[in-house]
Parts: sequence; structure tokens; C-alpha cells
Amino acid sequence: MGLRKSQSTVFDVAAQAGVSIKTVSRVVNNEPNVRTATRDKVLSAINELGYEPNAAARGLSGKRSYALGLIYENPREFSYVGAVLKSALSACEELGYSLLLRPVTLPGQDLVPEVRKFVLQTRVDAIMLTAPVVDNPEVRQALDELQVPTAFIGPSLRTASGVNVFCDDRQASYDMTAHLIALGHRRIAFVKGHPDHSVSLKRLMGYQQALTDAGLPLRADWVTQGYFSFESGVTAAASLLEKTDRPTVIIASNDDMAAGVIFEARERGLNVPADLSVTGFDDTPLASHTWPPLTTIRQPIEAMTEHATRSLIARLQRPDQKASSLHFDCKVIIRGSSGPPL
Amino acid sequence: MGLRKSQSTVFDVAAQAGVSIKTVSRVVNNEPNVRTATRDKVLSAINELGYEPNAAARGLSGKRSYALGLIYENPREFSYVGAVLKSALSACEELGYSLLLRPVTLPGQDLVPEVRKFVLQTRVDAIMLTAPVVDNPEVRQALDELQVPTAFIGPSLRTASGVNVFCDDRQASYDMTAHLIALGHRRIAFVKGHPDHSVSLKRLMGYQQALTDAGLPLRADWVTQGYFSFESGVTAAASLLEKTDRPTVIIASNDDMAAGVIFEARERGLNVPADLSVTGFDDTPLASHTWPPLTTIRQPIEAMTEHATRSLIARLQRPDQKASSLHFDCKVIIRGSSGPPL
DNA sequence: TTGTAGGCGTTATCAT
DNA sequence: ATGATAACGCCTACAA
Repeated sequence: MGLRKSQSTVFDVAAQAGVSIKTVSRVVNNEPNVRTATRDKVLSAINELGYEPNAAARGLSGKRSYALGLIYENPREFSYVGAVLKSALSACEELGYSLLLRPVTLPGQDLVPEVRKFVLQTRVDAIMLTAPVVDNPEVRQALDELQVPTAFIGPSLRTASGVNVFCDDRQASYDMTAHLIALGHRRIAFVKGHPDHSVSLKRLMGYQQALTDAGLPLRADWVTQGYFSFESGVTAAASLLEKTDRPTVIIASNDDMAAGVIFEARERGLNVPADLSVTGFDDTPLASHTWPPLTTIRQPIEAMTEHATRSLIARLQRPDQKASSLHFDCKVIIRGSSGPPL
Repeated sequence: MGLRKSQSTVFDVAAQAGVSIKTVSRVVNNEPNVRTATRDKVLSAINELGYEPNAAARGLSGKRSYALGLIYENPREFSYVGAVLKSALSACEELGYSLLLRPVTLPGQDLVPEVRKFVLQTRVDAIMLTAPVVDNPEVRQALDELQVPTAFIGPSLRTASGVNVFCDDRQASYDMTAHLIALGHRRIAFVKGHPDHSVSLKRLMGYQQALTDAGLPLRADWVTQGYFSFESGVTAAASLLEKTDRPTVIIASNDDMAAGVIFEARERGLNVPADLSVTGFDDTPLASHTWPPLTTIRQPIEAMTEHATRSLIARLQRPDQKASSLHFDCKVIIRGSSGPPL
């Protein structure tokens, strides 16, 4: 492989424009105190030479790297993480930031060194945390000690500092359950989410509260453990549907599991929703693609992530701000997988 | 263990270990010619200080950034891109590289400046290209002019340089079609993929060739245009199934569309596979999650990507290598969505 | 085996 | 409004 054409630098641009490198820097960074005529000269020099600032030099010299880090648990499927990734990336791009990915594995033997290494090596300006890592106390403390500005996407508790975005999973779950009760259901089962995720408990609590408020008993045998995966939905459904007094609805704590429930129902020759109603959570693309399509809860992941990203970057300009937190509403989306009981 | 406002550098480590910064550098980079005792001293100093090398400084000084760039078309769903992303990331991590993402939009008005900017600003050591960008002539030329080592994942034609991984989509499609013919099908429809993707044509050709070899006519009205999305699968199925002499099989050019076909079949009260067999391509997670699960073609995306990533990085150590290309086999996976015709 | 000097391309400081 | 010069943290040369 030959030599790479050497890329032009601020010096080249400065020479071409007949100014100093500092002036070039000012123009590139949109700093004030540059005469319009001067700015134009520099801009056209930049154009002619095809100059692009070197991010490494910038990061070394200045204090900031113009990069954010996104820490997430490596998923089997990108339903949730994919949505976060996509909107974080587009917001970053628009604001001139890049996004560095750091998948981790939970429960991690020792996430702290990994996170430390990530932050220190890359010198990201800030970190974004998604569920379930967002609730990991070790990671949070490590970040706190490193003094990295952090955005928390869907944390269990709002933090004393940083950017928080969340929605009321408990309420959403309550609403879904109440909706099903209103349809006439009395035999309502529930598939819990992964125990590491704080939302799992919240969704369970909403379900239980709605039953209680309606005067229905809480039957422990109608609550099964799931792990947010399709397969765990299949397994959970199998155990719920083999009972003689089987439920008329299964509420799954996410769409992947709900798809698994539908799958298992069909395997057993049950019709959805005639014989069994099924509902999910998240309104991922999958929810529209099952047959019948899933009644689910739309959580505005994109909007939440975009807000978190923008707030985080805004906060980098003006530090020492207090914690901010923004609440987003969830919404029950009714599709074909649910209906009144027979 | 206390608060560390400023992160330690090679100088701190050197002082702590009583050596020069160059020796620290040697240890950090596993260079030879360091006495074991010296190495140990340095290592423990590194440990005590919690030193981590600064990637920006490294990138600026040396000529490599230890980062790869991944360029992909921003997807609606991460079925294909997600698989590539995941395995590229894990290979990178293992080899001490980071991965920078660059989603683009095709057809892009002007991808060249975007790609140029990406490469020049980040100074990535190499680029990975996925379909369909991998076949975009402008992008390829821009990369060529920038003299960036490139890996091509699933290119239409093998390139004169760089790393190529691909599999024989035409053959895979042929095999699938032949399998269906062997089952007794004679009325076989096909949903094409997005015209921007080179695999779309290959998959169509395999289908046509199999029909021809079996002495079956090519019916133009049984070939519909799709765009790799679930919705386009629904639309295509609708047009195929409203015919009076409808096909007994629909071969969709990817799993998302196949899921759409199943969806539409059920909407019309058709049973799969009794009334209609449906097949997909790619064996994404979705393929196992539809009901019935999809007969499809497994393309070893992870293995291909991992190989591409490793080869690319290996090539960075020893430049001036010739082009390499590795072929991976596809395999028909038979599941419940296909069966003999009635 | 180890150390010293110089430079990578940018931003920051302090002049002018 | 503009410019000279010093960091930034590391690596590549070349010495010793």
C-alpha cells in the first residue's frame, strides 16, 4: 500500500488564506472576533484544500473529545438498544459529536475497570447509560468518581446529578391491566421481565395494583418469570397454558416475550385473541409484525434518547448545572392481539 | 484510590517506576527489549496510578488511531446491521480497536463528502462496508482515493484490493427454489429485494435458473418488487394472493418480507404452509419467531463479519498485501413455513 | 537495554 | 481583530 496523501492542516489553510493558524481555528470553531472578510477568505481556503480538522489533535489539545460514550448490555436482539442507538447517533451527528459504543455483559464480574478504561482511554466527554446498566450501582459510582457527566435513560430512581429521562412504567402497566379488566377479563396472567432490570418490578407492581383496585385476587401461579427473550416468553406461556384453569389474557413485560407467547399459543392450537389475549410492552417494530399484531405499550424511546443526548451535550457547554429530569408518557396501543374474553 | 482530578500520564508512571517515558511506552505497547524486572516495575507503577493511555495522543503521535469505521445504511430494523455491528464490535474489542459508526442514507445526494469527512476527521485506520453501500461506486472510489484499507462485506464483485467476504446468494436462492420444486410445487412466486442491493438481482437469478432447469416457465406476474421491509412483503403478498390462480409458494428475498407475507396470508384466512408455503432469507432472529417459523437461508453474517474484521486489522500490521477474499456457504434451513402443496 | 529530542495538529494563553 | 508560542500525551527516530 502506498503513502496516504498527506492531509492539509491548519498551517496549510492559514498560508493559503494569508492569516495565522489561530484565525483558522477561530473560523473552524465559530468563535467570535473574526471579520467577515477574513472569515470568508479562510472558508474558501478550507474548501480549496479540502481541510478537515483532526479529531485526535483536537481532543489532545482542547479539553474535550466531542465524543459521547454509550454503555449498554449486549443484547440478543437490537429491539430496544437499536432504537436507542439510532436516535442517539443521529442527535450526536447533528451536533457534531461522535458516539462510542461500549457493550457490557451483566452480571459483569467487574464492570468498574472496564468502564474506567473506556472513559480514560477514549476521553469521552460524557456517558449515556441504558437499562439495565443504568441501575448498576458500581458503574454509577465509577462514573461518579471519574466525574463524567452522565445521562440516565430510564433509571429506577432519579439521580442527584446528570440528565434523567424516564417514563412511568408502573402506570403504563396499570393502564394496560385496567384496560383488559374493562374488556371483561378476570383471569389475567403476567410474565415478568428480567430481574436485573428495574422496569421489571415496576411493570409487575402496576399489574398487581390494577388487579387489587378492581377487587381481583392476586394469584401467584399466574405470575411467571421471564427474561425479556422470545424463548422465555415461549416457556412462560407453556407453563401458564397447560393449567386446566388457564388465563384468558397473558400480559408479557415486553414485545419479544409477547411474540413468544403468541407462538406457543398457536403451537397449542389456541386462537389469538379469541382463546387468549396477549399484550406486550415497548411497541418495537416486532409488535406490528406478529400476527395478529400486538396490543402493547408505546414507550417513546427515540424521543427520550434524543432528549437525553441533546441535554447532555448542552450541559457540556455550561457545566455545574443541577440535575435535570424529564418524564415521558407511555401509551396503550390497541391492536389485534387483544379482545374481550369468550 | 482517592479523587484524581487529572489523569496520570507516561511521565507520572515513569517517575513512579524510576525509568524514562520511552520505557513506559515500550511496556504499554508490548515492545521487546525491556528487562523483565524493569517491565514489572513499570507495570506496578501503572497499576498504582491507574494509568490508561490516552487514545487521542496515541492517534496524533503515531499514525494509527486503533479505530475502524463501519459504514452502513441506516436501517428501519437492525436485523442485518445489528448482526454485523455486534460481531464487528466484539472482534474489535478483543483486538484493542474501537469501532466508529457511520450510518448513511441511500440514495444519498452526496455521500462522497460525508465519507471523506468521516475518514479525515476520525482518522480511522480502516473502513468496513456493508450492503448496500458496499456496492456504491462513489463511496468506493472516495475510499480508494483516500487510500484507506477497506473490508467489503458481501460485495457484488470481488475487488482488486482489500478484504472481501461474501457468499453465493445466487446459489442459495437456486437451492431454495429447487428444494420447493422437489417438494412438488409448480406455482412459485418471488418477491424481489430492494433494487439498490446487489443481492436482490442474484437472488432473483437463482430462482429463475432453478425454474428453467426444472423446465418450468418464468411467469413475470409471479415476480413482484419488494424493498426488504415487512410492509413491502405485505404489499407484495396482497398482489400475488388476489389472483385467481395464485401461487402455492412465495419466496421472499429476506425474512422481514417473508414475515409480511405470512401476515398477509393470515389476514386472508390462508393457512401456512397448508395453503401457502413461505420462505425467507438471512435467518435473522425474526425467522424463528414468526408462526409458523420460517424456512429460510442462513447466511453466516457473524462469521463473515468477524473474519472481515480480523483480516482487516491483520492487514494493518503488514501492509502491501494483495486482495483477499473468502467465500462462506449459505444453507437452507427448513422450518414450519414450508411444506408440500395440497 | 534504556534514554533524549522532536514532532503530530489542534486549542489556549497572552500579546499586539 | 489577529497573531506568536506554548502546551496536550504519546510515538518515532536516533543516541548512549
